[in-house]
Amino acid sequence: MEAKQQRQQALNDSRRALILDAARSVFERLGIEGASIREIAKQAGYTPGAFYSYFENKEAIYGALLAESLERLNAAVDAAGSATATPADLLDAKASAWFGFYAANPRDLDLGFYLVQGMQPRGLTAELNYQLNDRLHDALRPCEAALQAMGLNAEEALRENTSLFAHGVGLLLLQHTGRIRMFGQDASMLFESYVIALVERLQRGA
Amino acid sequence: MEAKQQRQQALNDSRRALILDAARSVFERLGIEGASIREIAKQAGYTPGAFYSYFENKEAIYGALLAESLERLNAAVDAAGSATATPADLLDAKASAWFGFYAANPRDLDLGFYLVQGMQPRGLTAELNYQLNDRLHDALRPCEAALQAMGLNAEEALRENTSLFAHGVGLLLLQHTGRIRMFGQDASMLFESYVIALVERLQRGA
Amino acid sequence: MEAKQQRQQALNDSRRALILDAARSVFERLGIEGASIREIAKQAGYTPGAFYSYFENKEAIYGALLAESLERLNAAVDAAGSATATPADLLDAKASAWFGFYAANPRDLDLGFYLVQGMQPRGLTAELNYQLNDRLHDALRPCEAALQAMGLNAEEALRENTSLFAHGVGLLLLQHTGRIRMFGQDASMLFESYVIALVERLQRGA
Amino acid sequence: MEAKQQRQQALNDSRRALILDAARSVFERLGIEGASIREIAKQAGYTPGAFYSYFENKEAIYGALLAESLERLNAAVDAAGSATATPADLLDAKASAWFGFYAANPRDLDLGFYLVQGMQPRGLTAELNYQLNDRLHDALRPCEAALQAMGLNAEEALRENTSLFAHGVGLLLLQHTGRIRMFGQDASMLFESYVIALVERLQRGA
DNA sequence: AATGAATGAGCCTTCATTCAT
DNA sequence: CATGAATGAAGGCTCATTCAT
Repeated sequence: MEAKQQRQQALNDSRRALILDAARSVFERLGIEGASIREIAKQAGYTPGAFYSYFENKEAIYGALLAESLERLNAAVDAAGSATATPADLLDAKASAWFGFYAANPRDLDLGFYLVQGMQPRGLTAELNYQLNDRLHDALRPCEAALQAMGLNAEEALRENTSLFAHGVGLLLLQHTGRIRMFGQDASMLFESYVIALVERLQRGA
Repeated sequence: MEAKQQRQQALNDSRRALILDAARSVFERLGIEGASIREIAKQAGYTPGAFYSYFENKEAIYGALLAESLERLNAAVDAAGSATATPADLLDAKASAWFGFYAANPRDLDLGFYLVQGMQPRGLTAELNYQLNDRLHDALRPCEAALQAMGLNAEEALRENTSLFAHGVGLLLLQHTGRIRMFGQDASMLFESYVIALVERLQRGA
Repeated sequence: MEAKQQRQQALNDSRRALILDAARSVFERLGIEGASIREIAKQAGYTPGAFYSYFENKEAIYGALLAESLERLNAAVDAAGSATATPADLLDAKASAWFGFYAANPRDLDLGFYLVQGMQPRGLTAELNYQLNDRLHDALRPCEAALQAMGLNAEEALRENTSLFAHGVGLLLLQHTGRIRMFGQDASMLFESYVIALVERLQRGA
Repeated sequence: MEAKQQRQQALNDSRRALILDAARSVFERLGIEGASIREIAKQAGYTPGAFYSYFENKEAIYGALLAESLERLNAAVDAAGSATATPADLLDAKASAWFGFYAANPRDLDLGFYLVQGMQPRGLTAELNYQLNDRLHDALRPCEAALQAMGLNAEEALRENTSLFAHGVGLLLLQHTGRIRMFGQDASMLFESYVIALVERLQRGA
């Protein structure tokens, strides 16, 4: 009996994942506006009605999508850098990891901002919001740890990490919207410069 | 005769402005997705058809809204700083001006990024896009001039200015989406720190 | 007093003619579906409201347009052929006149059929319909007279004339809708053949 | 399984046919201009949205309607005449078949001409247009064959067939618009006369 | 007589969602 | 669990017509 229930649950989860995958694919192909439930269901090999067996409504899937996006982000950050590196190298590696992730997957960035801005009525409960925040913070924590290893105290490290994140996000947004071309600049290069200047400043300060 | 035409023109302009105001208000209240023409017209005290006497289509009003927003931005930047200030003070004053403008009017930031991303079919013609880009650039140019006055050559100034803009935009976005509270930080303070560090770095470099 | 009234009347008529001309021009340019009152008024140098000083509603102008079209048709037929021609030559000349008129002005053909088919509620009163019918008949009467001059009695002439008209109208319709290309044929040539065969038949019969 | 799919398909087809019928009925009642999707859907007992499960857009249903009309036309022509008849009798039978079909169903004639004139945006793709043209041609081909059997070569037969079609179409149009009453004539009788005269001419020529 | 702003009803179309099967 | 037909509300937009000026 229990075994059967477990099998059922596993099946259910995998089918839910199937739809989630389809949603990501559609979302990537057509953007957040073009992603209709019809299209998502079709991509998953289902009919529209089936969608509602796995997600309560359309907005719900964006929450799930963002959660999954944050897992991939964390995986990318975790994989970066090596244990034997200096704190400065580690900072660079970890920061480049999250920046590179969003540079390569701009839709994942959209997702995060869309959810907070465009979606309030349902879909993003306060609790889910907290969870998502925590996972984002997790992805940024390695940078914060490296900053502390470089001599900053907790408060300073948090502040620098926030600035670092904001800087990257700003560059990514300018890049994603094409505004950076207006300046004839390259987002990745500017980000790298920022990290280098930051390391220098800290080393001089230390 | 001429007086009558002028009166007519003035009336017409003021009604157009009325609708523009309504659009801004609806946009603020319901976001860019909820801002339908029906809703904008209703807010302005009109029926939907009347809208089209003043704007060619839906996208057109966002173009007008952004154009007007950029004028207000430029006005804010122009008003900031004094002629006798040092270049460093001027940089701070001008940067704080555009940052403060967007901090106080977050929807104006949305507008700029929406128009670049979500608007293609009509309304944002290539020419209009150039004009809008130019006006944004105008608002940022005083910072660039100050950077040059502090000893940077044209290329360096452009790069630093781009970084400065990206940093501000990133902070504004984090603030606008509430993410910055997650870090227990304040966007304005962090921006000010960035400017101070920048000035320091330049003065040491000079 | 009376003189003044006459002047007024003349003015009025000429302005009505102005709008009628504009309507014909718009109708020619944009077809019957694309001809809006806005467009007609604009073409005439008026604003939409002025239209209603001269025509009761949109459909009314089509009646007037058709009436005027039939006057031009009659003028074209009257101008054709010469007094000294044989009846056979006259038949050919008069028939070619009305056929040529519609071949050169296909919109005038549309008008006639649109008014009868698509327009009933208002605009085409029974009385107006009679008047228009009479004027069309006037344009075809010279052919009927020629047929009688060739020896047919009144009844026979009417029948042959009806057939002749139907034949021409059929060819014009096929030409106007492009269907005649499907047969690789030319409408004018086929019409001419019909007339020749008709003359031959009558002459043999006589 | 297969049986179920077949049943589904049959159901689907019958519902599509239901809407097609509704469209034909509305079209007959209100003309081509009054036939809105709202009205068609209502007549079929549906809400407007349902329409789009069966037809891609408004023009598509007219394409389908015409296609189906041409099938009925062909069926009528195919059923006419007998194998043992003389070529002249066959010509008469086949010509009377298509003429009779359109005399009994004048809206089918409208449809054919509307689709060629009023339908451009989508719906009448070049390919569909060819197919429809071919089916119309199919319906007229038996007459052409009979003309050849009576001694005409291919080119002559095509020309006579075109004239025959034009004559019939002209008469049908005059009848449909009531203009023929103006001449106190009957379309069917005049068509029959045309065919008889044609046969006579050919036999004398042979 | 003419203006032209405004209406109101209508158009085609899309889509999240429901529900009987 | 899945279907998929159907709904209903909304979207952007057009246009003949009215009416205060």
